[in-house]
Amino acid sequence: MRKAASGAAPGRPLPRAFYARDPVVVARAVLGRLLVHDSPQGRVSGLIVEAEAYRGADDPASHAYRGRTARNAAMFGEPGHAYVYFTYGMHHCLNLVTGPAGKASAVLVRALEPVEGGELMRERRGTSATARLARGPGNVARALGITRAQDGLDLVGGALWLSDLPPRRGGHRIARGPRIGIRVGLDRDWRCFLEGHPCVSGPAGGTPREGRARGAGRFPAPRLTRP
DNA sequence: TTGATGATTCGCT
DNA sequence: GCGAATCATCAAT
Repeated sequence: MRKAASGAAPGRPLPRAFYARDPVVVARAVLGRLLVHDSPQGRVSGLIVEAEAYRGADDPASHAYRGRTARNAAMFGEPGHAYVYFTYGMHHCLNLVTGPAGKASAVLVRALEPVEGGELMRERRGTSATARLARGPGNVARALGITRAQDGLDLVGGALWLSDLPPRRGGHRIARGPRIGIRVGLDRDWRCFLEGHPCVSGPAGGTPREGRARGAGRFPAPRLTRP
């Protein structure tokens, strides 16, 4: 009985200027914003509740740190485009290209609060727990139906876009912390999320844990033995 | 051409 | 809480 908002306009795409800023600024600015994907199967959308910034050449944790390649080419293009990559042999991750063209900075979308197309997301994810439909970057891509086919898509005027409606944060505060799943650059608090939000990934949901990043003690014998 | 790695997730104990 | 699964991409040879 959900009154699908086919008639109610979910806003318009944010202008390219929104993305043409520092990724840390953009990561914070997208929290509570509506991300929409008009997929062939129908529209799915959700509010971004967690995002991480990656700063290209200045950031050892970024795919772009070692320079431009075929895979990360989208990041070196104009801001306001999608960068989708495949990792761990099973997961796709969705990024928003930010900063000036050539800077290769991006914002990783880590978690969404489902808004529209919940049933379609459940179908794709194979779970009924709403809070987990789009929790974690791999799940975000799966719930939205994002694959490498969406790599390089224009977020301004395409099927995948971010709405200019005012952010809806549901009373949650914006918190910051170290990024997840990386071994370098942990000293930079470039992960932004809505504190206490049930859809946020991580140890205790959206609760910040001080002094200890996830995975900090998980590598007793570092395999990173490059000279 | 080959070997190694990874911005993860899930299931089992 | 911990370890396995799984494959595209990259760098070196």
